[in-house]
This record gives sequence, C-alpha cells and structure tokens, in this order.
Amino acid sequence: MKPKDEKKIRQIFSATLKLVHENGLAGITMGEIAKAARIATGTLYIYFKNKNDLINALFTDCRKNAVNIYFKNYHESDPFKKGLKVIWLNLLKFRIEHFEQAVFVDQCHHSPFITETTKEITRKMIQPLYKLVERGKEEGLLKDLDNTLLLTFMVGGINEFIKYSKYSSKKITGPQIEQMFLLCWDALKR
Amino acid sequence: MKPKDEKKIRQIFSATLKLVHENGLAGITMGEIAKAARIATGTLYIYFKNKNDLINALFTDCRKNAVNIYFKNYHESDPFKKGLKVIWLNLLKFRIEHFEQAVFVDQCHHSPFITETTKEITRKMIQPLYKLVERGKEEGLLKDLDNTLLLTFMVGGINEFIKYSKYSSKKITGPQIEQMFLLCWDALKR
DNA sequence: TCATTGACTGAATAAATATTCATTTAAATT
DNA sequence: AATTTAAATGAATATTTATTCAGTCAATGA
Repeated sequence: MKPKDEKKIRQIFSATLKLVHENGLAGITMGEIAKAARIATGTLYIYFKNKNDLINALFTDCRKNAVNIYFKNYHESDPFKKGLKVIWLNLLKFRIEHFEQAVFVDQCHHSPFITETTKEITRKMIQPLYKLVERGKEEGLLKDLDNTLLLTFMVGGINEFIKYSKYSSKKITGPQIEQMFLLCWDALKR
Repeated sequence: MKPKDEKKIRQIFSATLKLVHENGLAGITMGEIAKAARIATGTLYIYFKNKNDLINALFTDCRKNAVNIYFKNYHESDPFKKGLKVIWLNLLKFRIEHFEQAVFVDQCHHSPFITETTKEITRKMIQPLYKLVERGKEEGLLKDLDNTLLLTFMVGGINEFIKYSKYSSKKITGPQIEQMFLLCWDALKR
C-alpha cells in the first residue's frame, strides 16, 4: 500500500498560511489551498475531514511551534534581566520569521472555524511567561503591577512594531532591536 | 418619492461590525448582515453596490471615527506630558468603547475586500501622531529614537492589554489605566 | 386626491465554493 | 511479477452565498 506523505501536511499548512497572509481567512478556498500546495483538491480531504478541521489543525500546530521556541536558551540560573532578554528576543525573532503564523492566529481568534477548545490552547501557552514576570517581581526588579499588564506591554510593543515594519516592508535593524528592548525594560523595571 | 433612510446605513454598519466581531470577515454573509440589520437582503444593494463596497465604506467610516477622536481636548499649549496623556487616553478609550471597529479594521488589513487606496487612509491617519512624538523629542522629554518605534510602543501596549481584557472579559479599572500610562511614559521618556 | 418616484421586499437566479466519488496511480507485500 | 491497499486525481455534485428583479409600499408634489 501507499503510505500517507507526511510532507504533504507541511505543504498544505504553508500554502494555507501564505494564502491567509495575502487574503485573510475570508479569502481562502479549498481549491486555492490545494493549488498552492500543488495537490488535487480531493487530496485535501484525505488529510483533513473538511475545511474546519484543516484550519483547527493548523492553528494547533502554530501554537505548538510558538511555545517550543519561547524558552529556548533560557536558564533559570541566569540573572533575571539576561533571561528576560533571551525570551524577549525569542518572541521577537519568532514573530519576525513567522509573521504569517501570527496573522493567521490573530484572525482565527475571531472566526467561525476555531472552536473554543482550540482557543484554550493559547491561554495555556502563556502560563510560563506569567511565572517569568512573577520572578522579576520577587527579585524586586520589575514594577509591582498586574502580571497581565506587564506581559501585554512586553508583547504589545513587539507585535505592533513588527506589524508596522512588515506593512511598510522595512527591515528591522540590529540597533532597533536593542532600542526596542531598552523601551521594554524601561517600561517594566521598577 | 420615498427618501433613503440614512439611519439604515448606521444599522447596516453596526450589524456588520457585530457579526465580524463574532465570526470574523470569513464568517459574514450578505444574508446575515441584512437579518442583523433587520432589513431585506435586497435593500443592502440599494445602499451599497455589492459586498466589497459595503466593507470598504465601513472601513473608511471606522477610520474617520478614530481620527476625529484622537486629538479631542488636546491643546498645543498644554505641557507635553499632559498633552500626551490626553491623546493616550483618547486612544485607549476609543479602543475600549469601539473594540468591534478595531477587530474589523485589523482583519481588513489582510482581506480581499479592502483596496490599496482604502488602506492608504490608515497611513495618512497617523501623521498627526508623528508630529506629537516629534515635539516630545524636541523638548528633550522623549528618547531620541525612531518615531515609529516610540509610537508603536505607545499604541502596542494599549492594544494588547485591551485585547486580553476583552478576551477574558475582565473590565479595565481606573488604577490599571494609571498604571498603563506609567508603563508607557517610563518606556518613552528620556 | 392621485400620480410618480424610488425605497423596500424576499423569492428566484447566478456564481462561487465545499465536498464527494469513480477512476487511476504508486507503494508494499506475497 | 502479481496482488493488494490506500493515496491521489479532478470532474461532477451539493451546498452555500451573492446578486438580481418583479412586485409592493410609502412619501412627495401636483
């Protein structure tokens, strides 16, 4: 028998991400996805029960990718500020390199495709970041405010800047990255 | 003859915003919009040539609403920090009260509906904010960095925090607002 | 009051899109 | 090499959705 080609799933996923980035969730059809993935429309239905399933599977996949990367190279033993910067850079890098995923995930949050259970994944994902901020407060290095407040400021600045840089197709430079972290740190530090 | 009912346009707009907030751009149909606006499907086509036109008109309307509000109560003669806070509060308040518009506009940026010319509106809209930041730098109060960098950090924190608060349906409190501005100011100030 | 005009309706039609399925193809097993 | 099994195809079908239109209604001006 012929086995399923696991590579096809990657093809389908990246075709979908590309199309959603260009046209949004509102602008994708199964036909176009298949074409972009260089397979027949019917083949999509071998790998996914239907459009809904495909989108939900891709959403879950994106979230997994993201969470795997956040804590890369972070060691509890590092001094707090250094550790924070490692994670902050991971967040930044991931968002720059996988902007398509960010666009897709954002759109999914208001869409008829994603189920409430799938959304739940996102909430679980950010738990470790809460711990990080908690540590910073315990060490007296961060402002003693809502974790959410601190985290959203940390993430919001990154997200917004990358959005603008992508829309105006300007590359982000090394010095800009340093400056961004400075802004972030000045905001959060006690 | 019977005149067009201008109130209907508002009905159509707010029905569309409501539906997009719930189901995203991918989840709206002309039929549902009509139903939510309590009119017949055909009537939509009296006010708008087609779906595309409706969406573009709504987009333009949203942008106008936003820009009208940003500089409310701001006087050049106010000291910089006070003026900044006025505008910052306007941004915040608008985003909280018209979150549906924010979701809609965001989704439109990656959609097959919105034309490049319509998007141009957004770019023009933020020009006055650049001037504001420029003033802060001239007065030596803000960090001497990219305007875009400063602005995106100012806006990004707001947007992200509101997003989280809406998704978890937690009301934003007065003290939180003060704390948010503190974070923002600490980030931007020299 | 009546005639005219254009808004308004919603069922009918057209167009777009998701999904199925008969057939073909390719890998694995005997 | 022959047989089996499931993947792969893409045209056909089903479904959903945008758009039209013939008929009705309501405001206006003569």
